[in-house]
Amino acid sequence: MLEVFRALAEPSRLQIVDLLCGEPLPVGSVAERLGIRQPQASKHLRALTDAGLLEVRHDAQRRIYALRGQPFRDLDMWLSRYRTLFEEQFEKLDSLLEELKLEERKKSQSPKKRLPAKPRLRS
Amino acid sequence: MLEVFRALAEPSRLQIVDLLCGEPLPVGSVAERLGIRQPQASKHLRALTDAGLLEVRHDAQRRIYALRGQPFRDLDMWLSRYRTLFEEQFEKLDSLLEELKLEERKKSQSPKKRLPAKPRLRS
DNA sequence: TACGACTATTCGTGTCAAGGAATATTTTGA
DNA sequence: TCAAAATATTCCTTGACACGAATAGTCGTA
Repeated sequence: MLEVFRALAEPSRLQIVDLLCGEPLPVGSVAERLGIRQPQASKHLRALTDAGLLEVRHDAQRRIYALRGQPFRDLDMWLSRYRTLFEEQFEKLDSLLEELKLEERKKSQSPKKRLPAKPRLRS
Repeated sequence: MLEVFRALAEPSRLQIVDLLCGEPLPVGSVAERLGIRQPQASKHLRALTDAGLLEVRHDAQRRIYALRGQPFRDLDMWLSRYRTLFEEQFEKLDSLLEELKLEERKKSQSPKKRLPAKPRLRS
């Protein structure tokens, strides 16, 4: 997962992934469409392949790169851990924060009272 | 999107996100649970905030960091572009890989001979 | 076999960012 | 206002990596 993020954390490589989403392409086409030189294209394709994002097919002298499904499924699964979060996050957060405040007040024996919550979550 | 990937492409920061998925936390707790020093925690939290992944709440001297939903929704949308891809690719992929295997075996047995069939991914 | 087309790798260089240590800043309470 | 707690920032060094240029490897064909 870290490897996937690392691989995608580069402009050219992100572009390549977007590009290969449409169709598999040989190195030369990738280089041409991105406006980069062939060696750089090869390097980035290599990095993406090492990260498990691409697979290669040999066609004569050509190497045709295509997206692999697995890492995207992995990413989807990773995301799903947060998917539920955005829906009920707000109430949970608020109640938690209030609990924290209450505890501190108790601990410090403070006479100050600020019970009403300030849900300043998204600006 | 690039910024999000860049922010997540670092072990500590990925851990922080995983950590804050459970509950919002102040800097000190983050540092402690990750086994890193406070300045580093502050820096990483700053990076994540700059990337739009976190939001801060002030509680006395404490800064309590919490996940924001938006970037994850963005990521989900970005992923959706590929979602259709890895559903129909299965059969194609399997047949392609088998064909490749056959080809290689043939090559190692009787070199200089090509299979007439060229597997195309998306024609 | 030699050549041309296509791709991969190596090497040197410069840039950016992470870690560590020290210090500045903010906020609360006495 | 001063001290302490919590956090942020700065400076420095170092390692990772992206780029360019040159070179090496691979494959089909004449």
